[in-house]
Amino acid sequence: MDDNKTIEELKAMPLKERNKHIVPRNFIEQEIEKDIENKNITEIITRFPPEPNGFLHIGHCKALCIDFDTAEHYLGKTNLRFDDTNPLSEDKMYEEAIKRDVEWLGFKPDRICYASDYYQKFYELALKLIEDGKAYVDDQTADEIKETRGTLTEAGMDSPYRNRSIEENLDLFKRMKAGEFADGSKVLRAKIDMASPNMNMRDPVIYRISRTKHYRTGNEWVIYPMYDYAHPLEDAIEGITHSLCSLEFQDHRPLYDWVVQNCGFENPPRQIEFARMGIGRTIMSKRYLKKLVELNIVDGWDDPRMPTIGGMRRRGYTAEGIREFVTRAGVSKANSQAQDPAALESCVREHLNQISTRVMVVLDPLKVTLTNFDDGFACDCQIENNPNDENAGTHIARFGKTIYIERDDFALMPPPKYHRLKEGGVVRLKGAYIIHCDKVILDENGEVKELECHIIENSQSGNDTSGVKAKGVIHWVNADDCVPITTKHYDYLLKENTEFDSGKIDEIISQGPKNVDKEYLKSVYSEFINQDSILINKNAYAEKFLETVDAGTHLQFMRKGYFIKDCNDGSAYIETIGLKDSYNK
RNA sequence: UGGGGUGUCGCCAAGCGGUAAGGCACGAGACUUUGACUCUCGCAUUCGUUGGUUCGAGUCCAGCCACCCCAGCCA
Repeated sequence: MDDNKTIEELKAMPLKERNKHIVPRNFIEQEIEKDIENKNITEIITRFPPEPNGFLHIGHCKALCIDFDTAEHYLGKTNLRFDDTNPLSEDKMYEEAIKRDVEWLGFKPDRICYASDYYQKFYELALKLIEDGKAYVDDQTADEIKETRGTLTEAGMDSPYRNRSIEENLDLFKRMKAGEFADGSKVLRAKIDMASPNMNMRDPVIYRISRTKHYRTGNEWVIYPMYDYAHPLEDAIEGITHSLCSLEFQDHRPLYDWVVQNCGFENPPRQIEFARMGIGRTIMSKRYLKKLVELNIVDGWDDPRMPTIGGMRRRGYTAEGIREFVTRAGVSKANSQAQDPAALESCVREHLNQISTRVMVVLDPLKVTLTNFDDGFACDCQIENNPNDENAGTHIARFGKTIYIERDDFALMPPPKYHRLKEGGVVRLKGAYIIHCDKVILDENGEVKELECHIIENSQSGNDTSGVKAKGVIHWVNADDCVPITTKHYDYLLKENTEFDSGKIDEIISQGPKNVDKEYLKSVYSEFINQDSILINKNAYAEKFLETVDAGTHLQFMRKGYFIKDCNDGSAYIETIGLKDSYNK
């Protein structure tokens, strides 16, 4: 909004008036603004139209954000519509997963619709097209249709059935619906122009016969409408004003407009296309993501390395972080490269920093004995749950004689500017005392086995009168009451400097042995897949407080990273993303 | 050799004829009981390229180059 009008004041205005107070944020909204000026539109209505044949991933988020955020910007509405026009691959399971993901991301559809809601209407409209001489039944086989479609540079040839009488077409199409013909034996085609330079306009097939059980309509229908016919009608029926889709549908727009116009809709929806979003170091294609699952290269669709909404959710990414990323990425028509995953990570970190509960966890423990510990040093250390949230409170970490610190918070041969613990040096234990390292005990291999330190008198946190300055502050756990946990760390799915090349994969497989097994296929994928992308650590110790934290809580293991309890494995914590580290880099 | 699109910093992206926004990444510094966070500063004499129009061009015109999409009874 460009001024101080409240939402209520804006809502009370007619759209044209309201438009003057709304600032377009990208080229789509600029177009919408013009449409509001020049057309008879009373409310902006968009739709998000997934086919229920797979799981949503980060790429879909962009469409989701554009569809919902654009409508919201104009105080309009968005329908969630399942584009279920091809029963072959669609399933209720996917519909439910999509609904769950959309809801989790925080989008609120005005209506939930289905293309299959309109099957009867589509059929009647097809009859009308036939009556108007704008559609015909073609008896050619799929191969014949393909051969006569022409090429990119040569015009197609008219079907021998193109000029059947209206009566015959009507009769044939009704009999198609009645189930009198075999699957694939006939199709209904729009009669447009076989010589069009736009392949989509060369008499596109708009209905096919398929005796496949539809997950919603069962066996009620044996003819199913094609996307290019159904989609514009779905939009028009629902009163969608702006049908936003990705760039590859640009060539379909003339057909979209043809369908809407020839089916007699007065306020035609307008299709506007935007560039898809990709992200580096992962695979975006639904088809190949599926392969990873089938080949057990990943642990299901919600493997934390997957770019699916489910995967990101399980990994601990937040809906806010993901949406912020998409918003920052912007909207354009440029066929761009993949986004740097660092941009997504930055948004996720930013949100996690605001909400996560801090806890001390030592991932790689080094035992430290505090030789001068006595009851005078025993204390309950107050640890802030979240320094960014003053209402988050504190929790207690009990101090003790034997503690564990992070192995790399001690250095036998400290590099320059190292300000953690070294022999003869001091460091502050977060929330507790400053300690001085007196003795290093090595094992038979010369590795540091344990440390003996003493506590500096009067150096208690918040009450330090010791005068000793410790440059470093490190986290720790008390050996007496810490709890062992497992942590899981994930790297990117794809190797560094690798772009997933599905064409190459297909080529290798097509040239390889005839009867390939799973192991062979895995080896083909291994050219791109990061082999060591999962690291499980069973040596970590957490402060006791972690036991009291609710499942699903976003955590920050201080100085290490953001973690979340694995919803598929309650004993393990998944590292959502590490903290930035300007020292080690 | 057809049609539809796109080319602005390593990545994303503003820009709409008046002299290159912003974010991420990166670098330097300040602060810090998380080497996090936060803060400050730096980071395109140049907009795929070549010409043209103009007092003035990333923005207008022409040519060239590069890349993406289209020949499913998929969406």
